Amino acid sequence: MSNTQIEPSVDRRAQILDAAMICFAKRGFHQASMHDISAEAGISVGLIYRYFENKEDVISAMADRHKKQIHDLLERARQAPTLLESLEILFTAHCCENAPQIQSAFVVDLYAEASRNPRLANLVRDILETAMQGVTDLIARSPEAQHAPQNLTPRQLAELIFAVSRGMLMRDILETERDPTERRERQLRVVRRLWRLLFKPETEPAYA
Amino acid sequence: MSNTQIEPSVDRRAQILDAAMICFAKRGFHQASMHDISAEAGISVGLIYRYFENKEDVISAMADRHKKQIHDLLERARQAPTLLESLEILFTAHCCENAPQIQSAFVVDLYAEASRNPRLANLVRDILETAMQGVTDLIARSPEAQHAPQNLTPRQLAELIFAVSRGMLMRDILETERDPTERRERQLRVVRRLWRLLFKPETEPAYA
Amino acid sequence: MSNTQIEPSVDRRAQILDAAMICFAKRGFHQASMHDISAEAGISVGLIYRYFENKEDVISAMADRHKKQIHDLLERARQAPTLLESLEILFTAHCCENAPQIQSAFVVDLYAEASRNPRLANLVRDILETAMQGVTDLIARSPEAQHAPQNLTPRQLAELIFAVSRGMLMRDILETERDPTERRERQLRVVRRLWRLLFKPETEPAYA
Amino acid sequence: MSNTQIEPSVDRRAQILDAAMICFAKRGFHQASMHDISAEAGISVGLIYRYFENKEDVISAMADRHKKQIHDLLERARQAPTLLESLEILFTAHCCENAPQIQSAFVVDLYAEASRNPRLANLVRDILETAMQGVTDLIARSPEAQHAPQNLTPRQLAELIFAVSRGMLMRDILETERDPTERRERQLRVVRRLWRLLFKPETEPAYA
DNA sequence: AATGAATGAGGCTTCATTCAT
DNA sequence: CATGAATGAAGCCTCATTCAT
Repeated sequence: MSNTQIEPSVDRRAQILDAAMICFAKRGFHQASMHDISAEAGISVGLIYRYFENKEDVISAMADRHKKQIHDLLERARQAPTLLESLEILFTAHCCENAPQIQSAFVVDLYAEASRNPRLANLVRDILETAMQGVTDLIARSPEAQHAPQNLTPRQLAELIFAVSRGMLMRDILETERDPTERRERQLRVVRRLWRLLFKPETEPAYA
Repeated sequence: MSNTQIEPSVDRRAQILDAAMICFAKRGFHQASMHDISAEAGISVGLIYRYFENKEDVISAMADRHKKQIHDLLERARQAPTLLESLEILFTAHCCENAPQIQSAFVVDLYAEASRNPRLANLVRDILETAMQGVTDLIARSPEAQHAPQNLTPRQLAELIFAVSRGMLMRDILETERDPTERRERQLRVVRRLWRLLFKPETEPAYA
Repeated sequence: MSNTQIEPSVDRRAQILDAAMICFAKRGFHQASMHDISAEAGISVGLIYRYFENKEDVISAMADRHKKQIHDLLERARQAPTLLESLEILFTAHCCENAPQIQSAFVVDLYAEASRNPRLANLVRDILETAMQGVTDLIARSPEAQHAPQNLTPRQLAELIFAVSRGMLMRDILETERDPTERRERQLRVVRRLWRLLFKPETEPAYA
Repeated sequence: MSNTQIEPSVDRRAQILDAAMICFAKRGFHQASMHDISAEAGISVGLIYRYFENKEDVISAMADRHKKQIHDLLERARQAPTLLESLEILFTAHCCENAPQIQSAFVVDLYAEASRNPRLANLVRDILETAMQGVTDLIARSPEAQHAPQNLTPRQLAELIFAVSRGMLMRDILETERDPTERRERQLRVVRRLWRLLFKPETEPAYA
C-alpha cells in the first residue's frame, strides 16, 4: 500500500519507453514491431500491454515524456543570466543526454507521424507552442532584444530560432558518418552567429 | 505498335509516382500499401511491378524525381537578377505545384526514412548537397553577400538559409487547419527579413 | 467482362462458407480459427479476406446463406398438398443435406452468438420470423387447422411447432453416439403425433 | 483460524461461479476471459486457480451446480398436488432466480459447448436424463396422463414437454428488447394449453 | 490465502509480391 | 501490356496460466 507499489509500474513504463525510443529511432514508428520493443526492453510482448493500451499509446506516451523534458529544459534555460546563454542551454540539450542522432530521427518521425495522426499532432503542437512561448517571453524580457533588427517581433524571432534549430536537426539525419560532437560544434558556430546577429547587431564585424 | 508506345513506360512511371506521392503524403511510406498506390493510379497492383522492382524502388524513384525537380528549380533561381529574388524563387516553389502541405509531409517522411535507409540517405544527401552548393555559389557570386555579417561564409549562409527553410517546412505539418497560402505568406515575411538581415545589413533599421 | 468473372468469387465464397460451416460446427465460432477454415477450404488464410471483411462477416454470410436455404425450403413446403406433409418437409430437411448433427451444432452456436451480437441477432430473428410467418400462413389456410384445440391461434400453433423443432435440435447435440437416422426417426414419430394432436384431434385413438 | 474458515472454499467457489455465470452469459464461454471473471467476482485472477484447475473446470463446475439446482427443482415439483402444477413449477423456475435471459444464453452456450466437449456433453446429458426421468415418473404416476392422446408414452410426453421448453428458451435469446416477464407470460399461456391438451384431452373446447 | 506481474503461444488481419491468364 | 487472385510471412494484440511475493 506504500507508493512502492506504484513506482515499479512507473519504472516499467520508463523502461519500455526507453526501449521504444531506441527502436523507433532505429526503425521508425511503424517499422519497429512490438516484439522489437519488448526484446529491447528485455521483457515479453504481452507485458507492454499492461502498461500501454496499444502501440499508438506508446508513441503518445513518448511524446508526453518528450514534452516534460522540454518543459524542464525550458525551466533551466529561464535561469540563465543572459538571453544568449538561455538559447545555448536550449539548443545544446539533445546532443548530450541520450544518443546523439537518435533524438533527431525520433523527432523527425514524430513530425512525420503527426502529419497523419491528429491526436499526436495536437500533442506536438502543444509541446512546440509551450516551448515557443517560453522563448518568446525570454526574448521579450531580455534587454538585448529591445532593438531587434528588421523590426522582428519577439514571437517572430522565436519562430526563426526554432526553425533553424529544427532545420539543423533534420540535417543531422543525413550526417551519420561524421563525429556527432564535431558536427554539433560546427552547427553551434553558425547558430551562435545568427543569435548574435539577431540580438547584438552592433557586435557583428570582423572580430567575431 | 505505333511509336507513341515507344516510351509509355515513362508516362506510366510518372503516373505511378504521382499516385505514390499522394499516398505517401497521406499515409507515409510504410502505411501506404501498394494497393493504395495502384488504386490511386487507377491501375492494377501487378502493373506497378512492371515499372518498379519493389516498394523501396518506388520511394527511391520518387526521391530521384524530387532531385530533378530541385535541379530545375535551381536553374530557374540562378537566372534571377538578384540574390534575394533567387531565394524567393527557391523557397516559394513547393507551395504552388501540388497541394501545399502534401510536399511537407513527403519531405519530412523522406528524411525520416533516410535515417534508416542508407541508400535513400545518400540520395537525399546528394539532393541537398547539389542544392546547397548551388545556393552557396549564388551567394558567393552575389555582390550583396560580400560583406556578410558575423563573418559568415557563403556556405554557412547557405546552411542557415536551408535550415530555416527545412524548419518551417516541419512547422507546416502542425498547421493543418489554417489557410495554407496565408501561412506561407506569414512565413515568407519572416524569412525575407532574415535574408535582408544577412545580405543587406545596412537596411535594417526602423524603416524596414 | 462476361459474368464468368463474377461467378468464381461466388464459388469461392461458397467454398469458404462450406469450409467454415464444417469448422464452426466442429469447434464453434470462436474456437475455429481463420487458419482452420482456410485449411479446410484448401486455400491460404489471406484469401479469405478477399471475400469476407473479417471473421464476423463470414458468420453473417453463413447466416445469410442459411436464410436463403430456409426460404427455399419454405417454398417447397408450401407446395405440399396437406399441412402435415408441409410440416414433414420442413422438419426433415436438415437431416439430409449435410452432415446430420453438424447443422444442429451450427444452429445452436448461431443462437448462442446471437445472444451477444445484435447484428447477428437481427439476422436470426429475421430468418425465424420469415419461417414462422410462412408456417403461420400455411396453418391459417389449412382446413385441418380450422378447429385447433385449446383455441390456439395459427401463430401460437406455429410457435409451438417451431419450439418443439428447436428443442429437438438441441437434443441432437447430446446424442452423438447413436445412429442419426434412427434418432431422427424416433423424433419424427413423436412430433408427428403432436402435429396430429394439434390438427386432427379426432383421429387420436389406439389405431395411431 | 476460526472454524468459520473451515469451508471458505465453498463460498469462494460459489462466488466465483456466480461471477462466471454472469460473464459466460454476457460473453459466452470462450469470449469471457478469466480476468473478466475475477473482476466480476472482485478477486484476483490467480485466486481462481486455487479453486479451479482451469477454465474448463469452471465450466464443468457450473454445469455441476446447474445439475444440483435442477435436482432441487425436481424435488419441489414432485411435491405439487397435480401434474400440471408440477410442470408449472419446473418451467417457471429459471425466470425468477437470476436475470431472465441470462439463464437462456448460458444454457444455449452450454449445449453449444457440449457439442465439442465430450466431458461436458456427458454432464449435460446426465442432467437432462435425470430431469427427464423425473418428469417421466411424474407423468407415469399421474392419473391425468393415463389416457394420453396419440398413445404417447410417458417418456415421449416428457420428451415433448422438454423439447418445447428448450425451444422456447432458445427463442428467448432473440427477444432481448421486450419485457421479459411479459414474454414469459405469453410463452406460458401457450405451453399451458399444450399441457392441457396432452393431459386433459376432454377440456379442450371453447371454454378453455 | 491472495495478489497481479509476467509469460508466450496463438488468433485475426494486412500486405508486398508473384503468376496464371 | 495488364489484371487481380493467390500466397504466406509478419504484425498487433489477447489471454490462459504460472509464480514470486
